[in-house]
Amino acid sequence: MHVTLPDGKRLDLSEQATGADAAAAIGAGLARAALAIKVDGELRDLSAPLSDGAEISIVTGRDADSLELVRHDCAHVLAAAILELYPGTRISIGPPIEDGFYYDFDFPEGVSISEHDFGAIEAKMAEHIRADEPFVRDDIDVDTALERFREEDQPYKVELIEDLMAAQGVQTVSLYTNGPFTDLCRGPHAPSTKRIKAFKLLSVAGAYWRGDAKRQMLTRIYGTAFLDKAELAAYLERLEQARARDHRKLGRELDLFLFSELSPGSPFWQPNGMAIWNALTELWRSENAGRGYREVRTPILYDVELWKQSGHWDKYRDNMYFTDVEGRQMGLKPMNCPAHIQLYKSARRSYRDLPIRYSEAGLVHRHEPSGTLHGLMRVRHITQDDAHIFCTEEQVQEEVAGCLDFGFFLYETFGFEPRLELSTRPEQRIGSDEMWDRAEAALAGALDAKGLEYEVNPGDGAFYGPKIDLHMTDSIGRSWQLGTVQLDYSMPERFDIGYTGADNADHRPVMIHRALLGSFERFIGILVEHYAGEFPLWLAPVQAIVLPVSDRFAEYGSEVAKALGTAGLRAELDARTESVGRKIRDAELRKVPYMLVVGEREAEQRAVALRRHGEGDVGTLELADAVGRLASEDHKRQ
RNA sequence: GCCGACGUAGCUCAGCUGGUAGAGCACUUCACUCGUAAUGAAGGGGUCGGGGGUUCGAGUCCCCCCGUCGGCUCCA
Repeated sequence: MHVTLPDGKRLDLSEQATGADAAAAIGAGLARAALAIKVDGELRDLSAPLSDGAEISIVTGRDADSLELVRHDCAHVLAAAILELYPGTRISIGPPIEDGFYYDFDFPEGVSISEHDFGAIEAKMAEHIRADEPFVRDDIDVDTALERFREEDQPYKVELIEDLMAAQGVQTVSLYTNGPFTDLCRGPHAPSTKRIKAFKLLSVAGAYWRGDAKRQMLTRIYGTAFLDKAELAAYLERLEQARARDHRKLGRELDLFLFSELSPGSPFWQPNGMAIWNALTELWRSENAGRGYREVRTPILYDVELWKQSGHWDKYRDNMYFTDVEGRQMGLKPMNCPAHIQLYKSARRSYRDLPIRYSEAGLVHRHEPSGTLHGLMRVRHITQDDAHIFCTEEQVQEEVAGCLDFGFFLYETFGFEPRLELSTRPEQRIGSDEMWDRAEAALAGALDAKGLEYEVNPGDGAFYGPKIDLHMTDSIGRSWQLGTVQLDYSMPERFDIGYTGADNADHRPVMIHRALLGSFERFIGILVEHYAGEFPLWLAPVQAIVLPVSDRFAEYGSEVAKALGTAGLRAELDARTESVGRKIRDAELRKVPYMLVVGEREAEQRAVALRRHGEGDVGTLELADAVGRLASEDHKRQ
């Protein structure tokens, strides 16, 4: 038979030839480096027999697929080690993932694993890797497989096979054996364990069987593997650097905010953090005004009747805070929309009034479960950059497009490239299919008109309408939702709001819920990590610091600081009795964008010696020029 | 909420098998008056997250609670 290689060349092989034979036929070096083979685009074991006429390519460490392969191998080696060290453990699944792999185990009663055990587990894994144990595939019929796993008391494997049979009518399954360990597995795998050149266990965590909170909690062990040691070292180094820009760490170091046990999930903003907050608010406020939004402010505490009418009581009660006020039950708002509806209702509205756009830096409270709190990224005290647009059905697409424009303007200011998701009608929803057709088409239309790429999440929309979400990733690769644009046909109905149309008849407006930054808390968290605390001038808590060379020049220094302040800059004077070296070091550590050193020469010439954070000495400028330069940079938000 | 780990001075951390707490930085005082990343010396500072228990004796062992961290579930 023959196969075709990636360069189009034809390779003749004997009947029954395998991937390994093909690799050997091409070259001995390739045969040694081969990990797997791609047959007509599908990844297979090297030991798999080839079919006549197939297009093949040999997968080596140079291919992108190879990492996934060895990580999957490594997951099997981990399971082998665990079963030896902790007999009686039940195994579930162990896939490769982005940057590594995991395996979920159900340990015997009384056994619990922690990172302290990793040393012993890794040592056992290393034994198996050193032993160069081949991965051997065995295709068997499901009954034999079921019998085997029942005998071995591996109920999770039994369940997996039963599901495969039920869902896909599977008759045979494949098993892979490496050393003493056999696992139900689709494959493929590298030829042997020795191909894992570098690996490390990273963390241990709980994970529900099949991601279902009602089912057994398993112990998940995360690890990673690479094809050489240097890559592993580089990866660990990246993790280390990511930790250094964690907003929780920088928040403490730069005195931006703090958290207290006295109010879990609620940040206390230090003056430095508040400066960032205010700079951001200024941008947000002026842009809102320029785009036809009118800012409002509404209460945070409401009679529960409001939440019953809005539907939050039914759907969201468990996540709300309630209190009694003189015998009346009141609830803190988890969303601003019912409040904005009260504003809308304050007058009879005409089609000529629409769209009405209300914006509010609205403070909402949500009782997020304790285990989900995460610095500024997941808080209970949330300040949304909220807005609600009341418009006619015909205006929807244009308004959504306006929101997206606004959003992208904001994100571009920071050099962000958010990931977009369009979530469509869920199973449980209100409104007619025609309404959903129009709503989804309006959102998709707005996205397409802008030529934006987005992912569709079928069934993930809110019960009252579809939505577009904007996601960003934090320093350790976790994805967070920031902005959202949601169409809502339900609230207007629940609150029975209307407008008089040109036909003098009553019509129902559509509501668009829109948050672009998402929340000030989360957005600032993302900003801190994005800039690693080295904020552009316009966001920096302290924009410039004046450093007199000695006490003798403190007076001129104070004059310089005052000039900066007058120009609208956040400036400080470091009047401590310290060496210049010390003052510079401290300012550098605080990541202050500009340092203005003043001594005898500067005082005489009414000048400053300018230094840029992270770059060093810029040179001497006349005071007025220096102030002008900084003010202009601040103004341009560079 | 669930699983696991962790919680010692403002911060980062040390404290072996139980014998009434220690370092660096920060802070205060004094001296130095300094030219682009740490001047030196002295000093103050801790209910060892909270509560209960075991023990002659608990930061250290056990139990409960709170918080934080890593995940999982959730995130209108």
